[in-house]
Amino acid sequence: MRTDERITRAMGELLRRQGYAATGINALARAAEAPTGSLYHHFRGGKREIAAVALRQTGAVHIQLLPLLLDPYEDLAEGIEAAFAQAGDDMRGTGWPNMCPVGSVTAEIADVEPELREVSAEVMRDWIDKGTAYFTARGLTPPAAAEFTHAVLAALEGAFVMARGLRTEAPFHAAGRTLAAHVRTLAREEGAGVREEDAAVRAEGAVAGS
Amino acid sequence: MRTDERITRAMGELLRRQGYAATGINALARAAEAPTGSLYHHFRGGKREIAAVALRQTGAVHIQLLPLLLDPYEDLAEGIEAAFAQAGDDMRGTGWPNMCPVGSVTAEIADVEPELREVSAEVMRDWIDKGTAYFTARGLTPPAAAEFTHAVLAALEGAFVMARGLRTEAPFHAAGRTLAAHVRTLAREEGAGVREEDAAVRAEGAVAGS
DNA sequence: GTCTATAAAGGGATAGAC
DNA sequence: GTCTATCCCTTTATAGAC
Repeated sequence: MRTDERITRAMGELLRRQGYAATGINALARAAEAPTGSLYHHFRGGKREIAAVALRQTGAVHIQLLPLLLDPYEDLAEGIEAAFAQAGDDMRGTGWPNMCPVGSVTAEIADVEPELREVSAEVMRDWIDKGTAYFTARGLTPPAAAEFTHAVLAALEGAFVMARGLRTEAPFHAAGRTLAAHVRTLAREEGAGVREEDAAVRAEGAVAGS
Repeated sequence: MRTDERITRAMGELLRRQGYAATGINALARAAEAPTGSLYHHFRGGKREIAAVALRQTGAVHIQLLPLLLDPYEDLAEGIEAAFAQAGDDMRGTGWPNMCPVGSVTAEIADVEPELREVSAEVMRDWIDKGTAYFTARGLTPPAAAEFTHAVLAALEGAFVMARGLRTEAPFHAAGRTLAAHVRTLAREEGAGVREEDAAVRAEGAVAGS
């Protein structure tokens, strides 16, 4: 693996476990098996620039899970519930780390590191765009899809935090079931967010290509 | 105000803006207008103990908002939607700080500070107990109330994070509307979480006393 | 490009005068 | 109980040999 890849990957891993402030350049160099000077050779912006790249990387990786997890389910509500359940299982199985550092790092640095906050905002806007496109392709009207995407992302980030503290999957199950119920409501109420003609149409690859 | 109160309050404020690792003892002493030695006189456990007390304090304060915000609404779904909307307005009005440090600090230190993680877990369990009691008093069956409480807390914590990054109230509105829709679903489906006999009964002071 | 050594600053914590 | 001075360690970042 290239040196700069090792560095940004190690940063991503440390960010999700310790956050930004607690992750020192020396610890990062050790984790990436690269000397201190090498970090500044590849990233002249130092710690902040490395964190920015790591956030963009992990953000892009994690949004890909959306179609991967939901495509197999013909019933969107069922898929949502299953996806949240699996996220909870994954956390328990890996010892309750955070699954994606974007949320926790954003909470930590939003008021103190304006450049990194803007990076987080870009990543989140990308999530929202891709999510809205996906749920629109799954039959929701664009406004309903946008709102649902916001709700899914908020519930997911919050479930990470709650589960990380409580060490229970309960937040994931509760969030998944609530969101699934909402999707079923949308499907039942005509004109309340579902386009009749393609409500049952699968959205194979709707987001994968973007 | 007593010195130890000034210290824990200042810690709470710094925690929600910068997180745990970035909050230094010296900065804390400055913010609390107390000399360094005074901190260790009142809290022999140092930074960690001060943070623990601050987390418990802010956690206890914030759960009191639940009945305060929801009691005025006879329709629970309407109340949920309004409460989330107000949380979003508050964040915008105050410049997008975190409203409660428990979530963000938990995300930051869960893997690194076991004692503080346990404190966060205690605070969160207290939230869940009080929330379950409240929503039960508002007409949900105990299991539905527990699940709904988990979903509300996860959505709230996640909305904080998303709004902090995006600087938009959209996550609050989306989360509030989704949860409100779910409550309405529960109210419509007989036996699906609402006890018929007291579904409309107000829960004045159900949590206030505990 | 890789790596070492070090500078300059700040961290948490403590001892002890007052 | 209040406050100061200081210890020791780690931090980010750089300079310069290889």
